[in-house]
Amino acid sequence: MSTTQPGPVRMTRQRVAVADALQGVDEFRSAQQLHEVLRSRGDAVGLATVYRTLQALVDGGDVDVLRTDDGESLYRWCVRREHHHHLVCRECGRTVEIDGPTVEAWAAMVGTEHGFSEIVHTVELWGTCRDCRGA
Amino acid sequence: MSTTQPGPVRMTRQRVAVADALQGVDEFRSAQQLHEVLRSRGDAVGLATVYRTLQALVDGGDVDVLRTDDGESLYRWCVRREHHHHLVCRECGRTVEIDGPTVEAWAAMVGTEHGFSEIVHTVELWGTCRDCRGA
DNA sequence: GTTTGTGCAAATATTTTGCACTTGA
DNA sequence: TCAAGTGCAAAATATTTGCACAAAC
Repeated sequence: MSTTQPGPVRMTRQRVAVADALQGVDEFRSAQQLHEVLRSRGDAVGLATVYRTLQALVDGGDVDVLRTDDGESLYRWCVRREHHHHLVCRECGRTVEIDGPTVEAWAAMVGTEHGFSEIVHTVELWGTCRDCRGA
Repeated sequence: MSTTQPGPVRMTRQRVAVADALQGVDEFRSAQQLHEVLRSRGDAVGLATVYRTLQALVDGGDVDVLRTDDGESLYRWCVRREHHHHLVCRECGRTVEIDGPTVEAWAAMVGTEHGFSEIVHTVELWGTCRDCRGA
């Protein structure tokens, strides 16, 4: 059996552009939004490349993903790489990174209590932020 | 302003079939799976109708939905109609209904603490159940 | 007999992939 | 150089919708 060799990762204009569009923004953004932002910024990147780059960033642990109720994936370059959750504004995507020590323990306990192994939990909080409330 | 009148709900063979395929099963099932089950059971129902019926059941509060990591919706006729969460087997869909009183309070608190309103939280636990572990 | 419901096919929407062409190292 | 990356268009997925026909009540 042979494992696929990692292979060097090239620093391309597109990858820099996508990473740059995510960094410094504290909102979750969809691939389509990022694609549009880059286009209007005059630094166009193919949509497929945006998706491919985002996936790589997620795999590398630099970016977090979550899915909206209607199945769209949203991406965000989170400050902390450790496990955490999000409080996301349903209007603008603004996000606050949070952690819930109690929740972690509870999830693990409930899981094993029922004979389940390899427990993974998804905890996301959605709300309307102060700024969007007025709108 | 006029609200759309509810209109009577007709009890059709299809609706009975879909409801029946979900009741008595303690697993989350996809629309496609249900469609197939009904077909092989000799009680075929159009896929579009399966989707429409499931949506109606969800709206009526009889059925719970959740989305897998790869964006597929899973449906389950839950025992309790009140708010609760799920511990789902990622292999077979078997589910245990759970509640986390602590989580509820925590979610609400964290939300308002950051100035967000209309907080909604999604908490789902995924694991591998005892029976699927052997496989 | 109406009006609601169904089936099918076509339309949506998001994301993925094949392939010829570019480009970074 | 030349493997890795990109763009575009086509494919794949899951779900929704328009419309003619069927069937509850």
